[in-house]
Amino acid sequence: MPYPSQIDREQIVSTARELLVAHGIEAVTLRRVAGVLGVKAPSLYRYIKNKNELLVAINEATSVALFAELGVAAEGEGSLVERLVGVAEAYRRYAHAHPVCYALAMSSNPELKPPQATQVGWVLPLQALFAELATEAESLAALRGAYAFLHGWVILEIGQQLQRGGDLNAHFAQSFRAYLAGWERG
Amino acid sequence: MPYPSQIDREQIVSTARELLVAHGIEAVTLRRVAGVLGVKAPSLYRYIKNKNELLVAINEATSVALFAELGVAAEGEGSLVERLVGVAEAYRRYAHAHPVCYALAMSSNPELKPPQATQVGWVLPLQALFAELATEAESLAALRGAYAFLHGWVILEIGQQLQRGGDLNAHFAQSFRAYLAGWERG
DNA sequence: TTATCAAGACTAACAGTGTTAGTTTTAACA
DNA sequence: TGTTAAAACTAACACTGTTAGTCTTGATAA
Repeated sequence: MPYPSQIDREQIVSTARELLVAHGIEAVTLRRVAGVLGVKAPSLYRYIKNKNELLVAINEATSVALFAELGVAAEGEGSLVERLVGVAEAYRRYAHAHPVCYALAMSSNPELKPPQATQVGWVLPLQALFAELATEAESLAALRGAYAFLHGWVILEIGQQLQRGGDLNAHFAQSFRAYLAGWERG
Repeated sequence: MPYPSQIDREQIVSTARELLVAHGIEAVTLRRVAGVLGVKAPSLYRYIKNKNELLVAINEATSVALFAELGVAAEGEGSLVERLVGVAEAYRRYAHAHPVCYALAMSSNPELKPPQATQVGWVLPLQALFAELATEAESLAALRGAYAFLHGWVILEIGQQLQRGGDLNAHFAQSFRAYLAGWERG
């Protein structure tokens, strides 16, 4: 190697994520990422194809971390309903802890989506819980509804759109339990 | 008026919305909006403060139209549950009909949020339906859960994140009815 | 009919973005 | 010590939102 590199892909991704977390998505520019690493923007192109690929890498890490926490919660103690509530609380806790990363990872821009394979290891175990709650045939519907509820809730919270007072923690738990109870009867 | 204007604010907003609908958010640039109107970009600044204000105007129209449709659905025929299901279907129908506008209006960027006053006229009647379903004390929690579910569901659909097959229409209806049933018991 | 005048358009420019082409620096190896 | 290729660089392009300053226009007053 006639010229040892000063940076690597890992550093680029983690620097970009730090800028994202600290100053928001609009602060993530290639010139700034390069500047933090003591380098000029065009040098980054030896390690990334373009900016989108960099953001996808961040989103992949976010997705992996989120699903890992859900997995831990899914294997917890207690009744079926309590474990599902635990998963929901883990989901919300993660989104609250990493709001900017979560919002970026779940952004509706399809170019920023990490490959679906990231999640697929965890959805089946989660779906199995819903199969137990309702029926095998209903499990995908029940999982999708729960996903929609959880994503919708935390994205509204992050976007400050649940501002009419009341105990958000309690409302979240009550609503999610109502959803589970509704499937239980099926 | 010593120089009759060639454009007005209304034209700017609707041209921007047409570009948004036809070619996505990245196609909405001030130079392009101006070009369609036969004018140069700086001329727009006589009618709008900046680009954000233009996007907010689009989002306000989106929000008004969405809530208007919800209002119509809320006053429909049938039992309480059927009317709530009707509201949910109207919500999803609107989002499907205007996916790009919906996604922009609900974007988590707080600078693009229209003033909350836009919605406030309709949330109370909707909350009243949930008060009837559950209890007065639970109505805000139940409304918030429904809002989270609906927003989460349609935003996942728009983002193509519900791709594992099955009948999405049926899953949506089943999940939302489960949620309502869960509150009914309370 | 002509001069005035301000509204409403324009041009030119700035600082910033992602990105590419082409050039130079670097340090391990023959 | 000279060669060589990896890894940095500079310069530039086309684009963005936005501002300052200038010119064009046409209804009105004389």
